[in-house]
Amino acid sequence: MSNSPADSPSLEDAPILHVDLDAFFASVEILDDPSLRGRPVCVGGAAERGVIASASYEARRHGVTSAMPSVVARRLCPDLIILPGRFDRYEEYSHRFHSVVNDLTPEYEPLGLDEVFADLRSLRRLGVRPLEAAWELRRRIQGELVLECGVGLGRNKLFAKLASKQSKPHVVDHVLVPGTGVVWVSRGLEDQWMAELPVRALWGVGPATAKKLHQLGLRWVRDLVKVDENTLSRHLGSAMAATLVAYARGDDERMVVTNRELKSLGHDQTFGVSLTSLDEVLDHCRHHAGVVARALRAQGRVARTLSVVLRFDDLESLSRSQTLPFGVDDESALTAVAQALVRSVNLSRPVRLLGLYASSFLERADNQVQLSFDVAVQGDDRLEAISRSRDHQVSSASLRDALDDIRRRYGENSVGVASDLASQGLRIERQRGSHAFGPEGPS
DNA sequence: TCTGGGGTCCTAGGACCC
DNA sequence: TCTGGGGTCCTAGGACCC
Repeated sequence: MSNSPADSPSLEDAPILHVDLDAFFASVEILDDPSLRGRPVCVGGAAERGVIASASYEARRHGVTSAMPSVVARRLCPDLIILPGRFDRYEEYSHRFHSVVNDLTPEYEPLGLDEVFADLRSLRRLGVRPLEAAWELRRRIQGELVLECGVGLGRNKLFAKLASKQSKPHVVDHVLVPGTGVVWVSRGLEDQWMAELPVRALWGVGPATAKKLHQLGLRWVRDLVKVDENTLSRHLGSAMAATLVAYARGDDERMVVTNRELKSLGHDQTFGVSLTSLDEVLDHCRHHAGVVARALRAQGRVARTLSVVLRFDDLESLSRSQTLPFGVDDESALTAVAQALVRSVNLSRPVRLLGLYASSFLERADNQVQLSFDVAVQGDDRLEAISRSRDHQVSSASLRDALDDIRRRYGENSVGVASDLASQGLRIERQRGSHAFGPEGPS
């Protein structure tokens, strides 16, 4: 490992850069309220079921880490300040962060709000070397955002990410060890460095996979180099096995993808007190539907697939989903489908979490075509309907079909209910629109 | 110590079509 | 009449990332 100018890597040696902002949410809170500086600050849920999303280094000195239950964090650090989180504010900072990276190169890929991969090969004609770019980026983030960060350089995403982690400050025996800022793993040291990492350090190895690997006697990355991929495949599946063996050898073909398409969006909530009645759950469906519908419209998308997730007090989860023949983005349609899906579940246990997710997106414009087609095959009366109404009304007719489908799949339990809900949703629509039809249609 | 909320990807089985 | 195999879509669950 090196970051001395003497062996400054070329773009061929280190084409990929990874930047990671230090303790991002907590650092933004401290910037906005300097009286917090030097104190153990976290962002996360303060309530009984909360977890820590981001911890300042002062909090980390006490052993507090992100993803830790807040109850545990407070036990480790009784003076801990847990702030609720202001995600709009973090997004502002994130945009500024991205715009600084964009000044370096437009070939970058964000991961969450506080990390970015960049492909530096576009800098070739400018004669910029990777270490120069890394230090300059870091200097600008410190100067313009007043945030600290770690930068890693490598020949692929795998090494760049491992290197940036290495570059950051860390806590040893409650003492903060400063980071080096920028790290590059030189070619000659790659193998040795990888060999000494625990399997858990690899991208894609979480608690469950680490446990399986340990049971197979595989604790270190060097163990994975020697393993038979077919054997591994039987325990982890073929994709995971192939990926891990490649990573262990330092091979990572993942590209820096600049314009990733959003594939799903949703909203979930863990309740401070679990819900025990169906009515409560149905009420929250309406709320979730509003949140998701607004997010869809903000994205200019409509979703064909809606999924409901329930988690019970025993932490068991269950999901139900339905794909419609057309896309939806309005609260009433989302509510009707979400409620029908919830009704299809046997709610014998208290509900700890409710989630609603939308996927299988269509562009709004494509959806119009789909709806017209839908109408065209249904007969003349429907055709007349569309000539007099907005496309929403068309989807209402098809929505009833979709709710009927849920009823068919899950039994009579959701029968009458589903259509009631559909009409409820449509009635709301009728108040809003000037010439939308009622649930019975234009007959 | 007992687990949030935003997402991504993979697997496996069933239905359906050719 | 009973059958194969490939491709695609849908559903449900699991694991992972930040």
